[in-house]
Amino acid sequence: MEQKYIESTKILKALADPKRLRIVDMLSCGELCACKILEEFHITQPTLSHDMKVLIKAGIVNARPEGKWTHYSLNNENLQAFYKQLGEVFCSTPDCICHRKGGDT
Amino acid sequence: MEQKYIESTKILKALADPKRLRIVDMLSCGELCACKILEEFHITQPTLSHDMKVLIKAGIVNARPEGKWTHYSLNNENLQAFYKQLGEVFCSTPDCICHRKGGDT
DNA sequence: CTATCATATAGAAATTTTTCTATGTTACGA
DNA sequence: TCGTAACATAGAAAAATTTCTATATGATAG
Repeated sequence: MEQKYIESTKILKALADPKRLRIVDMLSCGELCACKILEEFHITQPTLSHDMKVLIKAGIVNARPEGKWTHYSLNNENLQAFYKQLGEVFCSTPDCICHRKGGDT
Repeated sequence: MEQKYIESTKILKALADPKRLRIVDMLSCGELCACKILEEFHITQPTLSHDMKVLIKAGIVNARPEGKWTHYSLNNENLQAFYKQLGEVFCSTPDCICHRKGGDT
């Protein structure tokens, strides 16, 4: 399977959860600390901690520790690159898979 | 949780698999029958059948039966609506969640 | 009608994901 | 220093997903 699908899938998986998608929406307005995010959900703190880790591992969220707090923000560079690439999957492009031969896994 | 997150998540889940993302890429160039798609992967026919059902249920792929064959194509209307909505999640917008009060689940 | 081809469905095993409780770690204030 | 607040990690149970084998369905050719 092509690398570009693997990479995009990593981010898609991270976004494919209502909580996490909403967290990204919240962060689109600017940095927030974990406790502020937690207030908006009916989940436990370890659950949020896990979800944030998923977003960070996918490369679309940054963490900035400051004293006791951790401030989270979007990694807009990666997010925009992902968005652009996803758009290319949806449209027929010259280098689209269907224009060449040879499949793999 | 807000409906818009639930709806988007349904499509994100469907796309969050390298196979299915590649299938969408293949269909972006036009209609294909199941057997043509199957040739590109090392999976069994029932697995592909399941994956196509996931894409159809998410509303991003249409099936057109014709005799023995089933031709699949992208539902571009839904796909574009989803893409636009996802873009709005990534950007700060006036009706963004962070600009109002009251959270839910 | 019968065999075959294309696809769908059933059901099960393996894997992954979700989300909890319990606990650890680090920073700060009294 | 001691207690507490903010967050992370460990580990486990439940739920969802993946993908297989076996089988059903439905169309078509002979």
